[in-house]
Amino acid sequence: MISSYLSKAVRSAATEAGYSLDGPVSLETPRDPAHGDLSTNVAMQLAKGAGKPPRQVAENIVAHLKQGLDPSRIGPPTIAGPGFINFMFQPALVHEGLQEILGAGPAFGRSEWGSGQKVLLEFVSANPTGPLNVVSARAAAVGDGLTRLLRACGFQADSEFYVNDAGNQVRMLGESVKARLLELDGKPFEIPENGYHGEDVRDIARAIREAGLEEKLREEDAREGGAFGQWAVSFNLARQKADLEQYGVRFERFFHESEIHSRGLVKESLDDLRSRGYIEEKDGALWFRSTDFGDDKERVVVRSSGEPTYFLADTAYHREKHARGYGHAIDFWGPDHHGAVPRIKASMAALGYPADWLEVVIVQQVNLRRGGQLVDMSKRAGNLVTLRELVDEVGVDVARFFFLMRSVTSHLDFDLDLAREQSDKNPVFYVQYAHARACSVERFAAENGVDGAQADFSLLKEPEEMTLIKELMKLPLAVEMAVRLREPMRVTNYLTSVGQMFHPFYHKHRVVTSEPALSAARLRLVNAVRQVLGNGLALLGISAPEKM
RNA sequence: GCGCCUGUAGCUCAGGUGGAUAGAGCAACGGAUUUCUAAUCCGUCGGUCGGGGGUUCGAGUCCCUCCAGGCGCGCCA
Repeated sequence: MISSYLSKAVRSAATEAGYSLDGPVSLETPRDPAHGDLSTNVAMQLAKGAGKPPRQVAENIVAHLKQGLDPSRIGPPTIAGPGFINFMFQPALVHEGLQEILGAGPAFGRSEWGSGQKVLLEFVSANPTGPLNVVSARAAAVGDGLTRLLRACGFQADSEFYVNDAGNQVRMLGESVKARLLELDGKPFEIPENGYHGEDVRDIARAIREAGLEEKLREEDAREGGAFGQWAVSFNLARQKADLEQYGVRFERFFHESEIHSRGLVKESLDDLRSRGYIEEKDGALWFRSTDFGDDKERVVVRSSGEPTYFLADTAYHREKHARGYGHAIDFWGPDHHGAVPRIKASMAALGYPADWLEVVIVQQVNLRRGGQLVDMSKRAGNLVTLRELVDEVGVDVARFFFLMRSVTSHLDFDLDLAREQSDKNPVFYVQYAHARACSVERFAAENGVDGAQADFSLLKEPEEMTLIKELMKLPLAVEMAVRLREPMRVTNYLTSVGQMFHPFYHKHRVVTSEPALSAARLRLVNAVRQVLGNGLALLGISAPEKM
């Protein structure tokens, strides 16, 4: 890697010049290409301690640096501005980069720095009481994207969906279904106060009726209760799975909350916390002393009725994750649950796990925009937009790309009119079109007998070719940054910038020309563009069409 | 009242660990195609980075404070 080579060279040059440099040598790509390909600010950092002007420090470092650099790869370092030392890549280095991309092929952008560490990602985890909404759609796109990216970086990443199939809500769903069954018969019916009023509950009632299951369920329900609720949960979950499948998101596991209870893990967790001294009784209930770990109030874990709370079950679930040997867990939660983060982190700390073992990423809300107006998605308004409706309207690629264009922590405005538009206004197609265009050039080259096998890269020296290759070389960095920051958006933005360099190159320079050698070299560059765009899109779960 | 997120061009948003003259898309306007995909390209217009303090060689970025919007503060899940 060129940056580690340079940082070593700078470090030893600084030492030889008599400066003591603690901390890493920062190398970054200057905003302005005229300032070189990589730049370091060490001279400014050292200036104060050395009691000399930054530019003079830079002079001293550069004087020693010249011996350590291979002039055929890195041009002579220059000093600029307040004391930056700038490095320019020589064509030979850039050509080596191109060779590296082509040699790695589908593996380009992948790395091993995760070294097989086990990570568990939990996302969506929507209640099985209805269809998936657009917030789930966003979480699914981000969570799945990050799972793919972690794997590309050598982590053993698994994805999981937690099914809240226990508790009060399932019973309320069952009661709501029963009410809708009465409605089907034209009888008087009443949906419970905390019940589910959505149209989808009518679907469930009709499905029971059509499958001829009503009698059977009534008997079971009379015997042990909850039959309608359980059936409805299965029905909803099957739909959610189908929607996610269509959306290109597949989970390693759907973990049912009921399993936490049936395996006795809730009691185990309670006992564990109690033996560690964090449980106390008050007002007939059991409380977890989460304030010991920075939460602002203590939390009930067992109600005075004897029933465990959702929080205790969730603690038990995360304890189970830890028991499965995951060295790190990442949860994606909706914005309405951010208040619960301190207590779950507190319970993890109480169980003795490292402070950063559980990481909770809050996926911010989604606003839909149609006709310039925000769509009211409140439940009362009744026009909840589902993941399925969204995908049916704009397609999988557009939906995923739009969710991955924005920072996870930002509220997102999803413009349905723009998303539905099959035109140049839609940013998704910009990247896909670049890929299709590259494929098209490859086809044309093949038809005209251009063969890149023996290409001489030294023929690539146009500015557009150089900047394009330099950008292509940055895919691994974009992937790494996306993983470090938990922001798949980094890759989306990167791919857009590749397009912004490939399209101008295409316009200015013909690939297939009357010069066979040049044609071969440029064809290999196009191969690399296609590879980088294809690899990047695959990491985001977005298709890379060969024709558009 | 407390906590979390957000505030950058008319709109939607980017801006690795603080770096050099703050960027992109859309919108508006003007151009480009006898040849590999015009879903493209080139150009123009557009900014008190919410306000005010502070930290330092340097702040959109860090700290404090105020303002505005969103969300959350249950023996619900």
